[in-house]
Amino acid sequence: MFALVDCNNFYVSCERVFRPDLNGRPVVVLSNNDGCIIARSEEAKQLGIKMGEPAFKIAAFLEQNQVAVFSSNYVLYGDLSHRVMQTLGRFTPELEIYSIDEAFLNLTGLPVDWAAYARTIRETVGRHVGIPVSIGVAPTKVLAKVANHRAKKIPGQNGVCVLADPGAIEEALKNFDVGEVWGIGRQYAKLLNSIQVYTAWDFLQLDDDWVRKRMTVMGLRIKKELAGIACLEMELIPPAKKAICTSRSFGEEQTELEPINEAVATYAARCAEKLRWQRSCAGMLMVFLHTNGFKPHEPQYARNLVCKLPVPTNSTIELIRYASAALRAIYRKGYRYKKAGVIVLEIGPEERVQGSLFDRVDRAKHAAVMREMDAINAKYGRDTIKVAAQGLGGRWRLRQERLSPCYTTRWSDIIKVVAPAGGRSPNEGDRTQ
DNA sequence: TCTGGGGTCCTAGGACCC
DNA sequence: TCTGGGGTCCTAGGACCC
Repeated sequence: MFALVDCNNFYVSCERVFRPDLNGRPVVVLSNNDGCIIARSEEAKQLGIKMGEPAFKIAAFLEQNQVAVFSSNYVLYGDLSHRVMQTLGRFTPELEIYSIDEAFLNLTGLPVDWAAYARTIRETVGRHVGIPVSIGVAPTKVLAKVANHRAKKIPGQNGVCVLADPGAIEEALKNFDVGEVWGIGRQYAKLLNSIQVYTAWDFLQLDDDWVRKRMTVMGLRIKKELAGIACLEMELIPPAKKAICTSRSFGEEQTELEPINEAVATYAARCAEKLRWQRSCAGMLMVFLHTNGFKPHEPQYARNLVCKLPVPTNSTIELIRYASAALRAIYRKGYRYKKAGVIVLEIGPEERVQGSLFDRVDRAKHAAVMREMDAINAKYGRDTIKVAAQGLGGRWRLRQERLSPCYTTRWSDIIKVVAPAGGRSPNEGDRTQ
């Protein structure tokens, strides 16, 4: 049996942990650069605010309805996610962290009442971290996703739904839109609707060969999973990434090479850090740069350049050098640039790097410097020490006008508990924030 | 004025090898 | 009449996930 635990409206719930005054109010969180709506509270959904809606288009509406609006605070979300996962780990020997707000738990062999167990998990996460979660339990991962969906959508479930016996599964699938099934996206939903397949149950009645032919083996796997045959296993150790990308839109459009070079150097530095976290080196690097596609009346330009590195590396210094050279090769004066990014590819384990007879880089020295840089930055905060090319802060940086404090990760942002005038200690009275 | 940022897997087709 | 049989690697494109 698999349980899928999913945090409700995760980013919004994170913003509410230290702001209980936001409970019951519409709240939204914006994407990077305060661009689009990427998380909504139930109240915001009730108001009809859509996922992915550009914030500037509905700014007046948000104001009129007194919606609380936040910039993305990934430091906060990452830390709270970590705490949720730690708590979940106590309830299973096998935990798969699927995304920042979702995890699968293998409940096989736990001799318990699934629903009661799920309720306990839910209460514990709520008490320890303050994040509300929904839990679906079923014999396969895809069915656990279905159960989770029902736990959220159907009133009276109390955030928990167990699909164990065939009757309950059939009833659930007959009432489940095929397009909502995990792994069936917009295109496949359109294809399926065109042959009168509307529910997950309809999909289950299709011929295996047809599914295999039109939806590849992935489609067939989903079908088997819906039929209760587990094809997807727990992934306990996250596989090393095959490509790592760091890209951002600029806070303001950029025309000059130098600020863009600072941005690209910073993205290369992030890629290098990510490579070192997973103990990998990259053999190839790509830089891309483009203008704002939402302004078709302005001159458009988009280019990328891939360069093969002589020896695979994860050194910030080396990656910045190549990224910067690639940028200089593709940059043209006379355009207003909106976004740039660095992607590293051909990733392999750092202990198995193929050297070169003609390599002039002192790799041991680079590794030693990176080790010290990482240690210092881990202790004192990101970019406490960095490469000069990254610059000292420019207008290309993200726009984040409504950023909440880093309540759990920065000393200066920790909430202060002030005893009320009567001198009572907070423990004695109401919940004091 | 203003529109996110990451990833994965599969298939078909072409070029090449013996 | 009739034209083999087995591979690999690479790329582009399309689908999906959060």
